[in-house]
Amino acid sequence: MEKNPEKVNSIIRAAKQRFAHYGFAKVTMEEIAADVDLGKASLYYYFPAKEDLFKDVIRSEQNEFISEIRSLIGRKIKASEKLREYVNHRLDLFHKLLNLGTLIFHSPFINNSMCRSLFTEFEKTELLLLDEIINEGKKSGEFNKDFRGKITKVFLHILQGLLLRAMRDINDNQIEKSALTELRKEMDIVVEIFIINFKA
Amino acid sequence: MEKNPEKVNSIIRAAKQRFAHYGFAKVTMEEIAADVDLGKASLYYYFPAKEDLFKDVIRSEQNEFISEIRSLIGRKIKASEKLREYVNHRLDLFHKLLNLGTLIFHSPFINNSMCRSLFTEFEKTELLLLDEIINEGKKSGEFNKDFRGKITKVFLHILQGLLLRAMRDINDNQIEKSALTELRKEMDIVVEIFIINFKA
DNA sequence: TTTTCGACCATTCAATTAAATTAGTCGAAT
DNA sequence: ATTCGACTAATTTAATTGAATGGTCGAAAA
Repeated sequence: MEKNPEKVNSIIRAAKQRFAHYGFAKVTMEEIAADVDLGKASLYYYFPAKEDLFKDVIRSEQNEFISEIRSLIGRKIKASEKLREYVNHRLDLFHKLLNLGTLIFHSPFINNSMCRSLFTEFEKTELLLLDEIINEGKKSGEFNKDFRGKITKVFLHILQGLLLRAMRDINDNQIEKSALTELRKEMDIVVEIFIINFKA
Repeated sequence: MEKNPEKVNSIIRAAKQRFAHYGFAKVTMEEIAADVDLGKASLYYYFPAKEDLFKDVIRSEQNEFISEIRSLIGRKIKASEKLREYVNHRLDLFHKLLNLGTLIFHSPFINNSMCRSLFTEFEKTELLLLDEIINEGKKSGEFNKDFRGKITKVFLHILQGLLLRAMRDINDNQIEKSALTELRKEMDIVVEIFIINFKA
């Protein structure tokens, strides 16, 4: 029952590279199998379906992000600085995911139940992480009590929205560099506004 | 050369109803023509292409919005109150446009050059209107000088982003009522944050 | 027991074609 | 200025087919 986790990881790595290069639809299970010197059927021993493999690739990126943030939270810097870093890390993550999916954020994928659960789950985690940072800021007297959970949610939704907006005009499955830096600037401004607004 | 503007308007009205019901693709020029008791060929006397007719339908809604806002600006209320109303009017407009297009905001329409120009043009107008309101607020001493043009842009982009985000999970070409009220609440919060943040 | 794979099935995808719908044109009539 | 019948060209749709691919299974290797 216990599958070799090293092998599982090597498969995920191989799949990640393929997906990043060609997108979900254009990658075959046979290719991924060949990358790790396996037969196609053997791949199905580790992953019951192509979607599951893809999910795990995304989860892998998300988990990396989460642990980065955990270590960020552990650092001894002001909560406001953590918020700033959070936003930048977050954008990096989605930039990766974008390269990775091509389709992820394109219709009809975004309405796809496969991704749906992945991202609603991730949103919950993000809210927890953000609340941690903000509560820490409240405790240290950096933020005031108006920064409630609802506001955190709005903050996150703004980030999500700005990202979606930037993805509207995506060409050749790649976001333009200028659009990306523009997006980063806007997100930075949003953070600053929230920081100023909820300063104690 | 001068075409009967009354007839033009009746055509736009008829087209608007059809598009709102069936979406751009599912409406034929013949149907619209029949609605106003014309032959199809006659329609092409007034509109050189189906796209142009559709554009004018959208422009008609946009113009109605713009004049509503112009009258809002004329009213003797605080600039902050005008901002609040702006956001709500704006959401109403896009709710209408959503019903109207079905396709407008769905891929690959959003990348469609036809709509592209319409909405980039409209964005410029919106920036002008918002800047008017904000400048008025600055003059009256209600807002401080940090509320610069760049911030106005971010503000607008946030509204756009939140809208896009809400449209992610759209079913049966209709936005859920609960999602709409949720969206309105979030936009209201955003306005309040900006108002508080840039209060003089 | 865990892992691998060849052979197989069923489904989806891509390319083709043909038929039908519909956007758009034009010249003549009103 | 306005209307339309008759026409063309382009697009959409449906049906067909063959190939590619996701997924299964039982047997064998490690």
